[in-house]
Amino acid sequence: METIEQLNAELVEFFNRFASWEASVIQPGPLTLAETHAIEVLGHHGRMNMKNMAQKLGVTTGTTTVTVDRLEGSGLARRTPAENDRRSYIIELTPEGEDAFLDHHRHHLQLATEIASVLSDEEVALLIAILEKVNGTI
Amino acid sequence: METIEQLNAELVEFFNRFASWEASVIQPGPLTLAETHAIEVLGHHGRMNMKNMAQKLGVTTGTTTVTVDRLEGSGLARRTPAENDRRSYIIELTPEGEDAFLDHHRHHLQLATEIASVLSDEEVALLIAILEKVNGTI
DNA sequence: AACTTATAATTTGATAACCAAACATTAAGA
DNA sequence: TCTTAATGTTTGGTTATCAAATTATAAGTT
Repeated sequence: METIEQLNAELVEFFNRFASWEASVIQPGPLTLAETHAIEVLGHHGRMNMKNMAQKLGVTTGTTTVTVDRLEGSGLARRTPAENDRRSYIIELTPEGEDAFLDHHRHHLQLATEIASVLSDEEVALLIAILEKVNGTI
Repeated sequence: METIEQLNAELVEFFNRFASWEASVIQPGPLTLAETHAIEVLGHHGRMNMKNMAQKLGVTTGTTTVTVDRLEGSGLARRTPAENDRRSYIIELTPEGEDAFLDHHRHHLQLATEIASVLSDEEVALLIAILEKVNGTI
């Protein structure tokens, strides 16, 4: 039972630290957190329609509409009509949006590198394996 | 380098899953995410002034003022004047606030239990040790 | 003591982020 | 054809947030 408490404490702390790391990375740039998340989703998974995007972002389609409006307004993403379904749009990053994604991704890799640097190679491998399992269940 | 990419991918996925887990836990209840975070901070670290609370929450004191106003309004927290500094207030949970904290904490322990259940005892111990190290650096 | 600077918290004014529900359009099924 | 379902947008409202201004008190300096 004490172990569970400890595990929870470390998980929560990690989550909070990760969140404020991301906030601090985003701060100096022109993008908001929601815009950055949207770019991350598009950069990671590629072009998709609004519904899938909303699901990946964990928000409603209404919210996603607004976010994509902003990205389109600043030239980072574009809507194109879906071929097979005339109700639907495919959202994708523009070249500028790809640049923004890669830029943010570099920060992520930097963080991952920093984390890996305090662990042994075995620990890194174990952490990846454990997270894989954990991500499969929660 | 591929390892770093993998580590990053798993970390980001874990973060996102954890975030939507928390959102889904909070959804049915009367508390917002910001209120819940404030209750978590007070429940975990005990009574503290506005400035420290703001720091722990990673927001400005102005934002914290609003959050504490809400909690006070719903009877979950209270301000008492600090003894040594008349500019300052000490914020603490009321008994009802403690109940709310314990209720949320139970959900957290449930999640931690679920996570531990797909890992061996050694893996759990390793995960805790690794997270400790990681939390010390980021 | 008087003055200045720093600090704790609040308030103000603004924007961003979000949801639920209503709406318009198109797709799919009966 | 008619009905139901699905996709995305819009509307109306709340919450979360910040930066900057404000108030009150504390601490440091002359």
